[in-house]
Amino acid sequence: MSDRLDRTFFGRDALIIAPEILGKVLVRVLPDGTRLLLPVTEVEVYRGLDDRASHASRGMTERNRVMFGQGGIIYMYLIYGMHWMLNIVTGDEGGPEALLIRGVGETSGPGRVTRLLALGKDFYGEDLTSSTRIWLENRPAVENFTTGPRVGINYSGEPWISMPWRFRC
DNA sequence: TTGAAGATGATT
DNA sequence: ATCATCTTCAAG
Repeated sequence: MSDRLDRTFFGRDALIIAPEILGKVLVRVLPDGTRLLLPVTEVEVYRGLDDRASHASRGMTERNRVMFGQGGIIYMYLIYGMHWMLNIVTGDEGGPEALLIRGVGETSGPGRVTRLLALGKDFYGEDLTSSTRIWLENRPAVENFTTGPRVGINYSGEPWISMPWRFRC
């Protein structure tokens, strides 16, 4: 019995998954075999073609194509020329959604998360439901969490700028 | 082909 | 408040 989260978990709406994923344990097996186990503490939702803060709002491109696929796949991208962002695609085929992982364990900040976990370009498209080097393990849902507007998306305008799609515990 | 901007983080 | 650093994408 594995308690790895499966396609059923990731195949749902990002807004349903966001509060549930808090406290779930992200497992990363480093090249030398070391295992890092860290609970997810903060995520942001990027959801749908209309969401102007989402990369998917300008249609499918080479970069964002995995966002349009099935849930459970990793979407990595480089921002500001130096920080890799870890995203987990959610929902069904066709509906572009993803959760940006902004914090794990004591580490806060999406760029810090990927540096801590040694994640970069080669994790683009990785399947969390079958990978041997990264996955999520089930845990009870956390009791308390807060929500608020997303960070760094002031270009997106209303109502997207104000959507309370940031979740943390 | 080119240039402008960006789902950040560290430092002043 | 500023800057480091470079890929992506849309415009030309």
